[in-house]
Amino acid sequence: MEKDKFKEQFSGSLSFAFQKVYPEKYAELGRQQVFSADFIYENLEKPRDPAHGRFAFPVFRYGKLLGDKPTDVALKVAREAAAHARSSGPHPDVLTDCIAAGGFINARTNFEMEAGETLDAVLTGRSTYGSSQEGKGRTVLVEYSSPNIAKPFGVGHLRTTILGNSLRRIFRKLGYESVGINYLGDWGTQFGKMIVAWQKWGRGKSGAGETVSDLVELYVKYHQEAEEDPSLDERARQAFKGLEDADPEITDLWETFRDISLAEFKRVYDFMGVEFDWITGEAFLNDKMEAVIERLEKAGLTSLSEGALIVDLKDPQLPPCLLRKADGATLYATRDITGLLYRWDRYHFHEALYVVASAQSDHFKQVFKVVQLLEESEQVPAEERVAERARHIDFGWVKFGEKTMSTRRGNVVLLDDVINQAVELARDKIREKNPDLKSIDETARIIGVGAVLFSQLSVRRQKDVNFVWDEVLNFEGETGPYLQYTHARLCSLLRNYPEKVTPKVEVSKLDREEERRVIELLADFPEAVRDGARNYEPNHIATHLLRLAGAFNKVYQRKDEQGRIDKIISQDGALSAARMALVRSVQIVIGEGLDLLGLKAPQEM
RNA sequence: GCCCCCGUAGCUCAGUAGGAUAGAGCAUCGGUUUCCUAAACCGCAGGUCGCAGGUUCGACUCCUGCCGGGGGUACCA
Repeated sequence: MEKDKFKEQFSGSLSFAFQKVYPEKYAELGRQQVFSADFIYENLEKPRDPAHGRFAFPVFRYGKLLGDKPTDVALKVAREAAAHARSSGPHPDVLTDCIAAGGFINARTNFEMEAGETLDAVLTGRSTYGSSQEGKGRTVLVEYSSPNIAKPFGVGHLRTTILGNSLRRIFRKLGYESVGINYLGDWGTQFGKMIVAWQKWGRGKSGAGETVSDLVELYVKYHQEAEEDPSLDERARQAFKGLEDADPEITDLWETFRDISLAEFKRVYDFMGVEFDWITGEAFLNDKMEAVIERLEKAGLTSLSEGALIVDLKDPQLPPCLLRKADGATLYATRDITGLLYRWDRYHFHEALYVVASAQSDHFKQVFKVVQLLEESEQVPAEERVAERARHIDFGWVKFGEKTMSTRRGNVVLLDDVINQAVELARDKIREKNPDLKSIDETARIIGVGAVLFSQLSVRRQKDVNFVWDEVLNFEGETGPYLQYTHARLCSLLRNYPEKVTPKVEVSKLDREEERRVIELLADFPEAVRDGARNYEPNHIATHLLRLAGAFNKVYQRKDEQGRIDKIISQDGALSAARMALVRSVQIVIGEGLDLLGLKAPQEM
């Protein structure tokens, strides 16, 4: 990572000042690097309140060390640092201020320089602004969505789908090879039930024209009937056995279910703009588990308990991990262990992320622990260990009023319905606000989907969210459509501006509170992207975009003393050029940011 | 019982590798359109950051205990 020249200069000057003001202490502590430029660089902060400047270095903790009151340390050091910053260091012209404020030393950057460089970086970088090379040569796997075959795609799947889709994009932006994996729930005893239901009440054997809702209907009917007639469950067990034994007729049915579901999932993903690099499923691992079980046995990790094959995790917090039920059938942990090892062989990934609800956190702890024990036992070299590269990216529930959603009872909120409603509402709004818009259908889709996606991204992963129609369908305030609207308005300005936008503008024209704030937020965008990746939390980017959009809208609607709008495009050519460089930059960053979240940015709406 | 997550304004949430007077949106009330898209902007109001201790120069943030909500706790996924 290239050093920020403003921070570099500030930390260099501070280091120099500490040495000058406290020569003995500096010499004494120098060995521990406490006041080295590098140390200070790493410990600089950004004041939350922009009025305090761009960077800050708190000195409280050094008062005791230096035998001086923190406020005095700040005063003395700031004075020397200011003098040094003006005349020496690698970039003697980048700081304008170096002031003590209580126990902080605050630095203000040379605005014109920072503004000029930021605009230049955005305008020349465009879609690459905020990207980096940190992930070069590394692969990150992101497993997300992972719906169950033959079940409806409900809002319960919203978060994993949207979070994972965004994380895949964020890692890609940072130079990683990122592989989106859709690990379908295409195996398990519920297929026995489906098969029985299909054979008993299904319409035809071809599957032509059948939809997922037909399958769900059968599934619901099965559960109703099974209450009366317990023998159905036995037949279902038999049917699943047939599937496991690769009975051709039953396998054929299973493939039919899979095809029906996949076609429908694909339609939803395409509509939402969700992408995958590898669509796989549990069944894919069927023939791979045996070897893994043998490997675990060979490593001496397995034992029999109550007829089941288990791995004792030697951890009082975790129950043993079941590999095989007493009847010999494998379990999902077996499949996940196998899948993780398989993915390592195939990708040699830097990290493997599992975007799965927090209810499964014990499950992933178990899976990762088994792999860790295996690797320890086999003395796998540290750089080839998989366990520590695997991460469960957990998230809270999507709750729906008082009701818990249950496929069996058939009461789920379908993602389809949510999106359709959102798109319809968007269409109504367009007709009301911009009836002349040419691409109403496409724009309504972008906005409706945007509202739904953003509703999941504007909240921290781990919090439970309530699914409230009014909130998901809200297009005002901190929402996706708000960002999209701001983007559209920026595009409108660009259309209305006859000149070419270039970074070579008089940045001093942007030296007002509101513009400065916009520029700082533009400059901080790359950091927001990195934060998002580091915490596996797209929400950081969403929040940053809301701030940026808000800051820009303030500029856009600012009024002068007479109450007249201070227009972006005016008679003053130089001023307009400078403002339009800002406009174009904000448009690029909001557009890029929305792309990282998986939202489209409309030109008009 | 044990383990994990959450608890911030009336509501929904930011702020979490400790840092300066705790920020938004929604809702309420008031204002802004002869002016680049009012899906916007401005203003008023709204707080014992669940409670109690502890660590620290400094705690919404870290530690401990408690309260409240959610989840998990071997043959479902």
